[in-house]
Amino acid sequence: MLDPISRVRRFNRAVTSAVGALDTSFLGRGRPLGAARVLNAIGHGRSDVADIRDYLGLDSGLMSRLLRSLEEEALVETEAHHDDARRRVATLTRSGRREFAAYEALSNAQAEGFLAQHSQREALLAAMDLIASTLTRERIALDEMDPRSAEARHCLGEYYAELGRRFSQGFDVSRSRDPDAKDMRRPRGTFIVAMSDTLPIGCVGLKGTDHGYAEVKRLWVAPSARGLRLGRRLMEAVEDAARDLGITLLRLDTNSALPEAGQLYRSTGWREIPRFNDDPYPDLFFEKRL
Amino acid sequence: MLDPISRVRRFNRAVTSAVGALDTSFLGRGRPLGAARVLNAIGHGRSDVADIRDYLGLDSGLMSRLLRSLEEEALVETEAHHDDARRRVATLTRSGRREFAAYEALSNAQAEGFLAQHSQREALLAAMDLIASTLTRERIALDEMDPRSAEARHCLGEYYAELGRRFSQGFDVSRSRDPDAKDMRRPRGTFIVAMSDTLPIGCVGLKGTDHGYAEVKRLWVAPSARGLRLGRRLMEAVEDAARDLGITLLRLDTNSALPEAGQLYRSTGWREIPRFNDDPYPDLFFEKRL
DNA sequence: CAATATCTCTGACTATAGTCAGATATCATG
DNA sequence: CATGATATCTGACTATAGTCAGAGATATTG
Repeated sequence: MLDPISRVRRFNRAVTSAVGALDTSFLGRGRPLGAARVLNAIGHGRSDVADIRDYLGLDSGLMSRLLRSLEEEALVETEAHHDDARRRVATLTRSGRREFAAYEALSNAQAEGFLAQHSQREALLAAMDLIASTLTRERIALDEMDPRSAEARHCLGEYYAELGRRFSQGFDVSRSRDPDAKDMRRPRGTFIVAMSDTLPIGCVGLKGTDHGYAEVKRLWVAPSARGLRLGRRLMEAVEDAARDLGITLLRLDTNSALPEAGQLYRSTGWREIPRFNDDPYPDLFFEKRL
Repeated sequence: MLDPISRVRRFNRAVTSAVGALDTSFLGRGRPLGAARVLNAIGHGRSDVADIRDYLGLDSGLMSRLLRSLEEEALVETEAHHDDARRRVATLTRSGRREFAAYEALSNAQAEGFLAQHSQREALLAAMDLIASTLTRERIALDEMDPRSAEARHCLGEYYAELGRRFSQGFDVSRSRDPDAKDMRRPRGTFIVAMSDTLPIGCVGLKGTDHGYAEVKRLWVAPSARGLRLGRRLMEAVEDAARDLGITLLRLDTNSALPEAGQLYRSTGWREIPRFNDDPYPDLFFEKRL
């Protein structure tokens, strides 16, 4: 009754029936689920027909018919792709947007209803994040992004906040050697964000210097994504990027208040070296030759 | 991207596709999902046809046909109910049990595969428990049970373990006035267990005494079920049971190291009174007139 | 014991999802 | 510009799930 497998299966049962309830509420709008799914995919910004088909895993014949039924309802319009007339592009009409908004309202109401069940909202959300990250683990994409992008800035903000909580003396970015964004852009360096669906859940930066090495900076993994070995994946990705940029020597600094980081570096071929900068926060320094 | 609603919806998407994957693996056994569900319901001990139909929400015509198809496969046998020949009772044949075991193996493998994604198994399981309890909140049943039943003993074990963690001096049941099980059975008292599906997730005892009052004892809610206001529901149930037994005065003791308990009592009509026993653990005493 | 209720079953039907083989239009390439 | 590749569409088909009206057997009740 309490073994791990039973607990997972209890979770499966609970969640299956909740998912079914949402489908039922969608059916309440008088449209088969297939058509509703296509409408929602378009509403969420997918316009290329092949893309929608791929996303929803539909056969091209079925997809075509679903689109036709949405067109008959005057919810969707299709036109040829502007530079490949074989492809079709779907957009919502005015009433299509209204109908999409109604589905969104149903989804949002269901989500709110769920949150309202619990008096400790944040704990519930953290549990959901943890499970969502675990389930989508194999679909987490590591994308190179501009360090000034919204996704990167989100990660950096969380990273600084966490340092502030974990360092006994707090953390003030301005006292640290804030890496200039341009040093973390190709060709000097790069910045990699781990994306789970549209949610940034981790990052790492590679900062070019003029001293014969590049620095790995800002390695961070969202609390909900810890335990998924994402730190390791990010480090592998940043090392690959460095190799790609022709960099042969990497350095990084960290703090012994972050033991899981030191642990990771030591177990992946990094060698501890003496202090190589005068940043006030780090007390541990590593180097790796590629 | 990070507002609560989006987080819930990200969770929904992740979980929907995981559920779909399990369905697909079930289809791999060459049988439609409807038939597989009936087979599994029987395998899990549901034998009464009406009960299965009700559990799976099936129309009687559809149910009948699904049973027929399982009979044709020689996986299921049906016979008349022994004291109502209108009802039918389904049982698995030898090969039905084999096939059921194969489905169980698929479910278990999926559950194990999920757990294997994460290096902090217990955190993942705790998150799943929390969500499963929240989703099934409205189906949590409060059942009167024997305090010696497996369910009750499970709850009590967890309760004592938690007291041990929360009291600075630890907790040793034998030093406390261990309430005799017979005082927590009708007609002297009762014992109520909160069941989520087959999982006990909370309890409370009503212990009859010969001093003109009854005591509320052993109020416990599983960590995964906290925040669902289950403590409140258990207290209401135990007060109802006391009224039902003609009891007019209730007392209880607790400890200030359990602030959420004291909070609950104060907000539900309990009045603090002076110490009324010599148990070494409690330091707060309450009374409520029904 | 007749009337009524309950349980299961059968036949006839619909809706949805999905498959598959071409047909058609367009694009890319030598 | 012929050829093959690609994207979409149509028609014809199947499987599954589900609905509904009644039939037949059995149980319950006044």
